[in-house]
Amino acid sequence: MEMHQVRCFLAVADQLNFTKAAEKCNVSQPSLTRAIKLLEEELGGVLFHRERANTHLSEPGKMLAPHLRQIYEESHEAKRLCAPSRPIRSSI
Amino acid sequence: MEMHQVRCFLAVADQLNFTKAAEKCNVSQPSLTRAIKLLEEELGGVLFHRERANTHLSEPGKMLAPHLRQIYEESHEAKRLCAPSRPIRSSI
DNA sequence: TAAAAATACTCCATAGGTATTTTAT
DNA sequence: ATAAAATACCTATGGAGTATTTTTA
Repeated sequence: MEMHQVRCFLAVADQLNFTKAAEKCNVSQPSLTRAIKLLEEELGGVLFHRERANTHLSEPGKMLAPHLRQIYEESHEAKRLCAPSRPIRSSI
Repeated sequence: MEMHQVRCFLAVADQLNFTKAAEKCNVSQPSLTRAIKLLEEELGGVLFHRERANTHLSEPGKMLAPHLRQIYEESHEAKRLCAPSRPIRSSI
């Protein structure tokens, strides 16, 4: 599991649309499609059911979502914690 | 932040020795050194103080550790959750 | 002088892109 | 006909390796 796959998963889980999720992630739609595919292969299960205009989480996908969200949030918290203090206008 | 960097960080935090950590990670010592270096550059701070035979966590490193450990554990939990049930001798 | 980390390269796996096709309404 | 996802193919970034050097106790 790689971080870019986590970002892609969460974007699709939020947008329920691969094309829009790709825009949110600033990657192309095929790139996002591949990221999800490889994640599904690694985890051994379909994470999203693709039914034109009705992309939605599978059961495993639903179970996974909170954990991947946690990973995403922890990675940001880590970055925030470690960030050098920004003395100028730090309150903005 | 990439997953392999998280693994490398935790290995060094546990071993307090880059060379031994690399063995634990099954990567070469230069590869692990680079992974830590890039993580430090991204986060903007030194994570380990290297003093021959006394590699140890910096203050930011200490703060970071529990968060990266959480990321590592969540990624495994995600994998476990999603794993296809193994019907044969599943209790072993 | 010896163990530990850093540096200098080389290589290649794969993330990402563009173009196109397939699928389902 | 159209919107959404998948596929095919290409490129290039950067992760990993080997060899070597630097550092310091």
